[in-house]
Amino acid sequence: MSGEVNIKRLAQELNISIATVSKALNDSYEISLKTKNRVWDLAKQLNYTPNPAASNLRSNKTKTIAVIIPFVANNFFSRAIKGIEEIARKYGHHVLIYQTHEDIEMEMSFTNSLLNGRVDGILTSVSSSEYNLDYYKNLVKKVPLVFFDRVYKDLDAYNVATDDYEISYDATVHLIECGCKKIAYLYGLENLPAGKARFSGFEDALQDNGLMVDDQLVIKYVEDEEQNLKQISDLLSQHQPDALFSSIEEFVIPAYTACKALKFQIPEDIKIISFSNQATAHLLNPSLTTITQPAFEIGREAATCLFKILNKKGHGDDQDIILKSTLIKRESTGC
Amino acid sequence: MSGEVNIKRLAQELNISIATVSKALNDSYEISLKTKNRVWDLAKQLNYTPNPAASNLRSNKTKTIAVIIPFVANNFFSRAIKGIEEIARKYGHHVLIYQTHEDIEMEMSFTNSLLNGRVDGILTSVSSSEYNLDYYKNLVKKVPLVFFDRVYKDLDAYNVATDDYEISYDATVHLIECGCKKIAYLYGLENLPAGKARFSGFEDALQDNGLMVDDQLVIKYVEDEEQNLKQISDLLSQHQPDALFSSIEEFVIPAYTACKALKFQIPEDIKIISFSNQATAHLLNPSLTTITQPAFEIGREAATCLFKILNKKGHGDDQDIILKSTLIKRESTGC
DNA sequence: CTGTTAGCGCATTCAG
DNA sequence: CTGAATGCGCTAACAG
Repeated sequence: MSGEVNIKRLAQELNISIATVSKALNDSYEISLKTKNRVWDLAKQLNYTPNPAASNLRSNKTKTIAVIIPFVANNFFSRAIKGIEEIARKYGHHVLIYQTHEDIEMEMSFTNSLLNGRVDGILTSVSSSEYNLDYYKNLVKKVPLVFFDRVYKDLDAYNVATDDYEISYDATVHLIECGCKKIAYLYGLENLPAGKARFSGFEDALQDNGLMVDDQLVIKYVEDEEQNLKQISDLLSQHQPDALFSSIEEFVIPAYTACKALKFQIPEDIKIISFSNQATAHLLNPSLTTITQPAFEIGREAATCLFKILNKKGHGDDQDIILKSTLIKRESTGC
Repeated sequence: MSGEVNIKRLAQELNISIATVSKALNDSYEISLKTKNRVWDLAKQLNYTPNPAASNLRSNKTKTIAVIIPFVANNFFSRAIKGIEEIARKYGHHVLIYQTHEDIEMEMSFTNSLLNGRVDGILTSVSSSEYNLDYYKNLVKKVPLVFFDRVYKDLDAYNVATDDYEISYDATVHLIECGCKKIAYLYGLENLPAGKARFSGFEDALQDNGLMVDDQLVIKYVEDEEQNLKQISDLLSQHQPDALFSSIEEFVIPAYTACKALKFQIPEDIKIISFSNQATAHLLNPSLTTITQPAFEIGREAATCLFKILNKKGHGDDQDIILKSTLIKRESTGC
């Protein structure tokens, strides 16, 4: 059976010791080039690949990292994964992906299942930053961990996130400059720093411009699609806002649908601005001003950060990395 | 350090042998309940979890499966992943995910990196069923493998797919029954059985109803967003079809955009039907008749099939599993 | 019922 | 420069 080609087999065929083969394969300085070449050639010829389990056991490294996220079917996360994969491949690592579906129990369950050395490190984007602070406080001591996007503030850990507050502030100012005075806010991620920061940015921008948040104009995201649609429809018909600030992409379609159903012309009657990582968002409606997060880059940064930790490069500098989002205005539509 | 809690440590603390601990942990019939309880209690107390690398090395099993797909950011695949994860968790397995981005080289590279026992089995959805038949013909002998959705016909392997031909036929008949006579076809996945089957179903349905495929009304998907939009726009303005049959979800937004730009009323001037796994597709436009694949179920089936193989349950019956898609008509809009 | 032993494949001492 | 020996943590014969 040629199926069982291991270091021992190579040693036998070449009439040298196992140790020599091992060293040769790892390009050790102790081995002559001639021997190395013999080993490398045969290895290639026999299609040798090291047994990962054995390496893992010996080295206590798995060449695998885990990514824990709420969903994969999400423009932000899927792009982030792409960035993570790119870096992981660069470092020769494999990527385990776990979807929590925003279920905190599952999040902990997955995480716990990784603590026995199945992975070298974890990239996580949590479902809530409130309910299990203690858990994570403890966890960061046990395993190399980087939070990305959905992070824990005030935790002694590495965070990679975006400038939610600033971009939200800017976006709001933009709406105000477009003449909007009655801006409704579609609130998402309310128990996460990102969600709170987005709202704060909105709030502060209003205040700094002599406006105020009207609670009646704030809607909170719920799981039920129809329910979200209804909430927005009711808001529109009862309060006639002149703009919608959507803090998460999930609100875009119901917002459009509601506007269309109620004959609100976009952007003439109502402006819409949304956090959105969908490249085709503007195709859907050219008047949609979007806040686009650097999802791919966040993935790359987070992974890079993790590998710095793994390689003991200390990472010296600050533990928080903040990347800038982009406000993509649609000038042609007057907003 | 309590970090190093292994079977040896348990044995020492309890003054019994390592073997006994191992058997107790695995609930062997050879061990007395009393001893088992002592072991289990201490294990829980010390938070013992077995070292996966050691188990892997010994048992030649990794409790890990790999999923190789073109993209994760795709409604079909992300749902399929959910199904796969569900089954994997049921069997206590972890899931490695690889995105090929339709790059065949990368597809092979990832696959090759898994052949050294890093995973127990592979679920794959290939990027092409033409260019590397030999590769896969060889591969299926080396590793437990299940193809799903994007499969290789005529290969001695397990396939899990959908009824592309039939549903495409039915959908076309539906359009014809709605009075459409000049149906344009937006062709995707052309080098995959699924894509070909969809087109054949369309073709045959036309023929069986006294119509014919007009090559001028067939557009093929390209990577470039703008290009797709242009293709459709040109088609619409030059040939004025009365329906669009979109064989992949990626065509939906450009199709809508083009129609809107050219003032084609949907569904009055032109009907649109599309393969689409987006739950919110009808929100986007209530007149969109969709062909929905059972993505989640495909994931479940494919994974179940793989575990049957892994558990040597032979799986006896046929190697091809075909699940039915659903044609969701929008009666309210007259089509 | 429990313990002794051997070995999975590899990497790393330490001798030569 | 090369090789013999050891052990990572766990499981599985085989003995007792």
